[in-house]
Amino acid sequence: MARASSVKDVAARAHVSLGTVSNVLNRPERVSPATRAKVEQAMRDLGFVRNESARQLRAGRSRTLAYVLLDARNPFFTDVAQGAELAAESAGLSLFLCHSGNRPSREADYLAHLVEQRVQGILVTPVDPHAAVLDDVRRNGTPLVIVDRTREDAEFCSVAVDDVLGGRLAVEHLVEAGHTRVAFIGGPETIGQVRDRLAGARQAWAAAGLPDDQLTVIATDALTVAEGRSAGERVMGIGSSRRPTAAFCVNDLLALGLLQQLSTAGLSVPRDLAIVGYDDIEYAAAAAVPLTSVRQPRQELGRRAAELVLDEAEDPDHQHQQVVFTPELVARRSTLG
Amino acid sequence: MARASSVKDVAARAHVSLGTVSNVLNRPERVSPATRAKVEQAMRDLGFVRNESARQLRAGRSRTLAYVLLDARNPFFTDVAQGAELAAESAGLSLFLCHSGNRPSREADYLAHLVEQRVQGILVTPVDPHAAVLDDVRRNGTPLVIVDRTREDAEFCSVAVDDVLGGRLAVEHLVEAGHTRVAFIGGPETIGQVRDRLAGARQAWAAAGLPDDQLTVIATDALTVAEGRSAGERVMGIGSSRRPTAAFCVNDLLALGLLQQLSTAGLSVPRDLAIVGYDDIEYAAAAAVPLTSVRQPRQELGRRAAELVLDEAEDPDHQHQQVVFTPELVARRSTLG
DNA sequence: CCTTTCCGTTGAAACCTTTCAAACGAGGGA
DNA sequence: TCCCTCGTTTGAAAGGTTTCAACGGAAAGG
Repeated sequence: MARASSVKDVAARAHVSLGTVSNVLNRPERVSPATRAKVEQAMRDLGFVRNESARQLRAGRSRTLAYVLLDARNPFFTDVAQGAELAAESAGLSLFLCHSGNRPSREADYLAHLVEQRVQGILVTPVDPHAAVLDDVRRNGTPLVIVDRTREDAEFCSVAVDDVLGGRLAVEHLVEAGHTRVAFIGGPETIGQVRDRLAGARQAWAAAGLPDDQLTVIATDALTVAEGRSAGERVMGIGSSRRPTAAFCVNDLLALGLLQQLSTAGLSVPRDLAIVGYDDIEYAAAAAVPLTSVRQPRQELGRRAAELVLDEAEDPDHQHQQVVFTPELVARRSTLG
Repeated sequence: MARASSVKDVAARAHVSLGTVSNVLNRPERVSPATRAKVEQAMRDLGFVRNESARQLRAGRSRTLAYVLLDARNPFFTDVAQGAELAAESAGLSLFLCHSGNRPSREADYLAHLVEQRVQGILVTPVDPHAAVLDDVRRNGTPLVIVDRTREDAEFCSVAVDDVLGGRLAVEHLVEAGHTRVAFIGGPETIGQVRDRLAGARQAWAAAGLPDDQLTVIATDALTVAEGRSAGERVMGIGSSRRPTAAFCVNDLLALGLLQQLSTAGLSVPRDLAIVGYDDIEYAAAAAVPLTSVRQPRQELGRRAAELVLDEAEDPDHQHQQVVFTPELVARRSTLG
């Protein structure tokens, strides 16, 4: 493969100066049609491709955004990514996705690489929103927005969804349906979302005047289908006089596992146990018994995050904002007889 | 925000030449410990970050791979991505994911951008493996490997899975279980995978000596859960004397939709209808009735693709290879009483 | 016929890093 | 004391693009 051709080669071939080639690329209206045609022909002949590194070096900034996400296999994040992509596209930028897989070291590697690349901005759902790596990015001047997590200090823009409200909506829905013994399934509590949704659940429970000890917390080690199955076994192990009649799962994967475990055991949803999930992933509606779930405006989350990061990149007196979206309950058969 | 500092700034602050700073970065063993310490301190003081664009410009190549995928929400592709990521990581590279969302224009934009960035290599699951954009990339000298699709000409490396075999495995499994009326659910046939899996299904059917007209093709417009539900309605509409006793769905999403439709209608799986899916996505095992499915070595696919693209990038007399992996049937309750 | 204006084009400088031949200085041997 | 060697440091060049002040020429106006 011959060395890729440069503007200089194009200029030589078109018998013009290299400044003119650059003008064809960047300000075509300034170039006479005849010259432009000549240059464009030369580009085609040589298969010229702009060298983005050089362009970036000169311009000082790139034409990309990046989203560093926790888990590409979780539909929640890919939906957020899609929203971000739409916003990026309309700003004429490309969006690269980076998968940290929940590993802080990988996250740090990606962030460092992105900063070195001088991307226009970074969206990140961090493993730990307080990790110092985020501050390092800030110090290097790359705009960064935290997605689906929050930090108390106002050092960064962030977009998140009100998880306390989400928890409240879920439990209010169950209370309205007449349930008086409910299980909260989720964990570990180190995850902010788990804490917040539980807090919301408790608020709703208390507001309904129901006794504390009738809201049972079933702790899980992760938010996965397998953990949902195991939680299902534990629920079924509870003596029937004290067994909850409904469960609120902190995400849909848990809920799907729970549902599977129950139907394996021959129990019926919602008759024997009503279920509310969280996230409203595509597979929630596609489950054997379509799941009631708390929906978050995922695309919107991504779109807004991208807008904020662009604002931070372009507006010299940008103010950091903490955007909080409102979740919404989608009722389906898993709670409606 | 002050302008980001450069090697020159670091050099000035450490009272050394800029060549020395570069040596600290790239060949630390050549620099005396005292000088190195001084330079490193200056870097910390200034918050110096390498400018990757300049580095790349000089070096002529970047330290990234990219995978342009069709649909980030399909777990199949994210698993492939994960495999590719592992390979990239052990080669010291970063992997960026680009989501084409099945849109040729977006795919073309991403490819163009990646070529301009002079990435080391591109993996792509193209909307259309024969599209000219792929040849353009080749012409510009960027290594490119086609993932999960094939092209007859040997212009590119590719990695794929033997879909004919997969189709055969699925139907052989059903035949062994004694089914003599089977539905093939999938479409449109413009998708190579659909054609191949159907071909495999027919092979197995013929090999078992079963009559052609007992393998019913139920065509769908897409490979989605919704289409699976609609296919379910059509299956149930068939008079019971002629109704198939088993269905082979061209992917798991269809199978999940079908399963949901049947259980809504009060039919039982596998008693009333056995189901085989394809892809073995996480949610296949998590379904109310765990799905029998044809598993593809997804991670392996990504890993191998990344290795091939690196070989193409590094080995001057690289030979294009068409790698074909073997699928495997995973039997679960949806076909086992 | 000369001057002004304007459009199109030019060439050099700048962006930041890496590389490499050359310079440097200290220490050891003659 | 001088020379050589070896390990360290230096400075300039290169890589491809963009920008911008300056230039040339032609048309328009006097």
